Order: sequence, then structure tokens, then C-alpha cells
Amino acid sequence: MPELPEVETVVRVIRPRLVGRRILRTRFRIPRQLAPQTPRDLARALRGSLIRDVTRRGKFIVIETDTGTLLVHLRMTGRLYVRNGREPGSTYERALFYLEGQNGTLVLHDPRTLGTVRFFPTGAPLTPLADMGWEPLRKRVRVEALRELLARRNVAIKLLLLDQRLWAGIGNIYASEILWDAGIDPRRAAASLKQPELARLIASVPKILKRALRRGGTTLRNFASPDGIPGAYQEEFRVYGCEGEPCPSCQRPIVRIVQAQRSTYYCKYCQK
DNA sequence: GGCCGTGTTGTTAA
DNA sequence: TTTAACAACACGGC
Repeated sequence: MPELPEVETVVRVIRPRLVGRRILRTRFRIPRQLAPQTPRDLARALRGSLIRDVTRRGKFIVIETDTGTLLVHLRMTGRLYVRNGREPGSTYERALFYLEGQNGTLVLHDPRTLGTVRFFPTGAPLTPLADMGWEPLRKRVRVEALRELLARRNVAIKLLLLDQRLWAGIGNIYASEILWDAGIDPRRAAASLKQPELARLIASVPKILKRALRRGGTTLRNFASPDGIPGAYQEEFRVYGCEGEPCPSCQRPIVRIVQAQRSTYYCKYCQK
């Protein structure tokens, strides 16, 4: 389920359960998720490692240890949680990190197996993070800076919001939500956005993600366990998944289109 | 049973 | 350099 707010929620939940603990052993059931490293590489690199911090960059979960850094990406269906017991709880528990002490297993639960784990020894550059863009929750973006980055870009603004090199952490759901909030047609060429539209976009990005994060702290409270799937969590979307339903602003029906083989939802009347 | 859709992103090709 | 298409995968819904 993870876009930035969900990943941030995961990090906040698992961080206090991981920092200061040691990894005793690792187990990977789908070696492809670790490529190009092998489960053996990882076992050797991590054995006895002390977890120093757990943070987030874009949609990556960053687990720092005294021997190196793990970058975990949940992609479409990954979940990460800490639980008791050693044996895999379900066939979807693809990677297990056995910790010392009680509550002893960090688990990557991932039905579609698209999630990834990579290990970088201390000092090695974290290449997947190298080109990441602004942190939406922290960076205050100036209109001029955004305008320069969008100049001569003919790609639709919705697709550019999904490009992690601009803002890091926006995904398909919140891209639609952000553009509705900003009143911008998702098909607009990025370079065509005028000053006021850029300003609205800059305001809407953190606004929507922060709202989702606040919700993530409640609705997704049990996010960090396999049973914690919230049933009601889609109800808060203004446009995503709302094809045919009335626009919250003008009551006219929300439409669905496809951009780059992915659904986009918007209001034809409120988003110009 | 088969096709379509699903929260991501690397790779490949044009 | 920019962009578009596709692959990686499993599963639910129709």
C-alpha cells in the first residue's frame, strides 16, 4: 500500500522496535528480491549487526547498522513489520531478519514479490537514493526552482509527479489527489503551468501528504502487522477510485483516464 | 477460464 | 535527453 505517508508510518512504528538491536540471522525465500546480491552475501554482511537507526527517503526505508545500510522498497504490495516467533507466518513472508531477544523477527511480507532489499557496506554510496528529489514533508520549494525544473518538459504533470527525481515519494494515488487539490488538469504539459499553478502545486504536495500521514497514524494504526489491513482507508480520497462519483467541490462526476498505463482520476470542471 | 485491473520502478527502445 | 512501453509478480473480480 505504500506511498510516502504509508512508508513514513511504517518507519515510525518499527523504528523503536529495531534501534539498538542486533540481527542474528537472515532468511530470503525469493533471492530475486535481493539481486544482485545473494542471500549468502547478505547473511555474511549482516550477521551480528547492530541497528543504529531506521529512517525514510522517498519511499525507501533506510535501516542503518554498524556494518552497513539496508534499503528496503515495498513497491506495490510489500509490508514490513516486527513480530514474535521465528517461522514464516504465511507464504507471503518473503524475507525474515531474526533479531536478538523477544519480538524477534523483522518481516518483509509481500504477496507480489516486487519489493526489494539491498545492502550497502558502510561507506559505499547509496546509489538508489542518489537522484532522489525533494522531501515533500520537509523541503520548502520556491516557485522559481520548480519553474526551472519543469521548463521544456512536455510530459504530463501527473507523470512528472510520479518521477521520484522531482519530489520523492509521490505515487499514483496521491498524484491524483494532489492535482485535484491544486485545481490542475493532470494532462497538462508540465512546462505549461503558470506561476499561480506552480504555487498551488507547491502548497498541495505537502498538504495532501501530511493529511494522509495524520490519517496513517490512526486508520493504518495496525499497518505494521499482517492483520492490520484497514477496510475503510479508501473512503477519504477525493478523486482516486471515485470514477462517476460527484466531485466534492462541484458535484459533477469524477472521470478516470489512463496515463502511462495507470489510472488517473480528476474533475473536468475544477481542474484546468 | 480468460482478461482486466492493482499502491512501483528499473530496463529497454525509439 | 526525453518519452513510451514493458516486465517483474500474484491475485481478485467480472
